[in-house]
Amino acid sequence: MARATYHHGDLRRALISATAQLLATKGPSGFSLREVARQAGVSPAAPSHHFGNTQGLITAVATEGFERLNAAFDAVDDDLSPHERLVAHGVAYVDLGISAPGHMAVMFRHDLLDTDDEAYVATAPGAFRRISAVVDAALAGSDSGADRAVATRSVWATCHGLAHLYQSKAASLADDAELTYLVEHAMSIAYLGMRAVPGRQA
Amino acid sequence: MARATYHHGDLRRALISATAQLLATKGPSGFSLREVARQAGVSPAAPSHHFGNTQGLITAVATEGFERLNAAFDAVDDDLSPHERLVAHGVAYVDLGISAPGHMAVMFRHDLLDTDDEAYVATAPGAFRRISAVVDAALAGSDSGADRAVATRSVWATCHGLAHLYQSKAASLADDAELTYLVEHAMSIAYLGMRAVPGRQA
DNA sequence: ACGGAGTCTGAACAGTGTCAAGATATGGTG
DNA sequence: CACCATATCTTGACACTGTTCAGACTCCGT
Repeated sequence: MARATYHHGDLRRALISATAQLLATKGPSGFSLREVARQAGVSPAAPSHHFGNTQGLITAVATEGFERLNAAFDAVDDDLSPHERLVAHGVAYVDLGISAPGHMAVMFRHDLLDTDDEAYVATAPGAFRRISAVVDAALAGSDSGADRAVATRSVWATCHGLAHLYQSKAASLADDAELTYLVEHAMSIAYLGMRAVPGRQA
Repeated sequence: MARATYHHGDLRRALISATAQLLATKGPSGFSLREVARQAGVSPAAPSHHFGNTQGLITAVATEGFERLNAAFDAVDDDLSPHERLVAHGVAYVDLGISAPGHMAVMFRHDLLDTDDEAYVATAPGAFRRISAVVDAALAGSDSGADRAVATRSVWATCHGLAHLYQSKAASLADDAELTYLVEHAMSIAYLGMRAVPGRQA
């Protein structure tokens, strides 16, 4: 990837892409700032100018991941039933782990991120809010005694756990389709379960 | 931690403890083999003799974590109801994340582990089998149409996700008691949900 | 008492992240 | 169009990392 001009053109984007790709193949432990610079055909010190340090670069990747996740959530059809919407959000979540494994690998690695980063703070919490809204809708109209905050975190944890287990090869899933099948049923279990919690008047 | 004798005595254990402590405070990214050696008062090359390399040391910590997890699972009262047993296992899982955060931080980081390690292979799968048995018991006697493998992985993912989110400070929980409260209800939701899945004859 | 086996050290090597200072190109202003 | 401030990238250096290998040290069984 040698370049003709002294200036790269869009180094920032090239570095983020290279980082995501490297994270997807080698994992966060195998990541190296110098290797990323090498793949972008640029000197080892160049990335620091755009992102400050490694943490900044990783944070940029994570932020891009949250942008995609939010977009995938927003693309879910509004006309679906609350049950279907919950399932669709779960599928969107783990699908991101399939289509953007490099991003997913660092989105919740707070030890690698700068959680005070402006762009990150502006993007990341939105994903949780979207899940929360879907759970609220799923509980609406039922006499369930489930704590909404608890139900939301439970759903979130289930999605997150599935994506994480899949990514770490710990779940020994045959293929991507099996993961989709798995998350669909897991979200149904969550939906049925949260609505079956005995109500306060019970 | 300077020592008088040339031989340390129980360096293997000291290194594992120091690693777990360092992982708990700095996280896997802040971990350094040389720092561990320093804390044990030993030369930088000493750990390699016992564990081969960093991967071996991390794997030993993860294996110890699985041993504790299995022990915690086995300590759950046999006389409890299937529902209560499921909740107790969930609590045991996240409790490990509280009491042994350093171990938990690497137990599922397959990019850091040597998954072919003998001791690891002999220990890690047992935890999944125990969860699987509890889920089987929870489904027994019901006409639920839930796929047992799916239900097991769903429960596992929920526990794992909760522990992970808690550990990464992403869940913004007030304290450990809130996490326990959370996992108890999450397991109840899972229990109720998996039994509420429409049966095959429905 | 002695020799082998197990433990640990010391030095070295390649590779890493980060920083300051300098080289190079770009775009706006006269 | 000429020019210079500014953004962009390079170079060289530093401290630190994991790993290897030869060697020094100490324990244990004979």
